[in-house]
Amino acid sequence: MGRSPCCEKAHTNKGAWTKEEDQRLINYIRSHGEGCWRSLPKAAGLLRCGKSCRLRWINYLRPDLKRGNFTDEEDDIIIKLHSLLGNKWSLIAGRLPGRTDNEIKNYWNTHIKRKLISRGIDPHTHRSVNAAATAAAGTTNIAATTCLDFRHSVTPPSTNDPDTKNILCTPTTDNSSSIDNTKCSSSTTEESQPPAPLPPPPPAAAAEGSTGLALDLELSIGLPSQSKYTRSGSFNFSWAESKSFNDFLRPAAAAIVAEAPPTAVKLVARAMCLCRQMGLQKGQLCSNCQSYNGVYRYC
DNA sequence: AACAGTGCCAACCGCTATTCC
DNA sequence: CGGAATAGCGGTTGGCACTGT
Repeated sequence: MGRSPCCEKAHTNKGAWTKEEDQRLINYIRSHGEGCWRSLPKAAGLLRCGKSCRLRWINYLRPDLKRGNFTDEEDDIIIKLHSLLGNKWSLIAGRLPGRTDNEIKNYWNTHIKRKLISRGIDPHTHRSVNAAATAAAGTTNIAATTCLDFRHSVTPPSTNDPDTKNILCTPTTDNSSSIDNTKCSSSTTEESQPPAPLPPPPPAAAAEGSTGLALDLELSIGLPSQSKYTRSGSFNFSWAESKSFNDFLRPAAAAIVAEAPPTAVKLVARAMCLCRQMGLQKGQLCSNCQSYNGVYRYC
């Protein structure tokens, strides 16, 4: 026998939300904040499952949602992040303020997939269809695909996950922040070019039990404005404001994101939140520390 | 005008992860 | 420490809107 249902299904509405239901939910959350979703429907006078309320709020009613069409820049960000993270929609959403994971997932499935296919790129592997065919034939393959600008890519991920196989760039000699597509190519772990030497592992990475893989997660995309809302709350740091994070923690986080199972990503994101230790003030806290309704807490 | 086909997206479902007791 | 409760995630689906015939 499975788990009991999250709510009394016989007495809950399903399907599209009415304006009245929306208003009730908004009013309740405005005055009480997001709390226990299970008890919220009853407290708010809604005949809905708590889960349904949560989804409605997060995906539709939240005041900071952007709505409207995705920009080309957002498209690029999604493609780049998807090539790195795969279908981790909540992580991708964390880098796109005002967008929800559900929205991005839908957009991916309805627009971007098609866009990539039309360009001859496999949306799953982010490798050109031709290159994939070549790889299947057992030859070296370097697909022309989105450059992720991994300036310090060093050790090829040992995973078999296809999503991690295309993230290497030829290491460049400088640390300029500009993207140089001529120096970048996607490749598989079978790529014959040897990786650059490993830099010393950052102390934080060592402290966190990292494998020592030092992968610089420089996506060369705009830094996110700090969104106070994320569905996951994970991996949505105020990157630009944290020198320590940029210097030490981000490479480690990137390495683990690239290699570890999804659970580990969450754990690392949580473990690496050093807002409190760094003495950051209210405006500088990451989303793990700051709740949307104005109540600040340290994670 | 009527119908069929297609695209889009909000919402649901089932599962896993995390927290609580 | 273990089980129950809750939260969160990603895949899937239902239904509406739009377009073509």
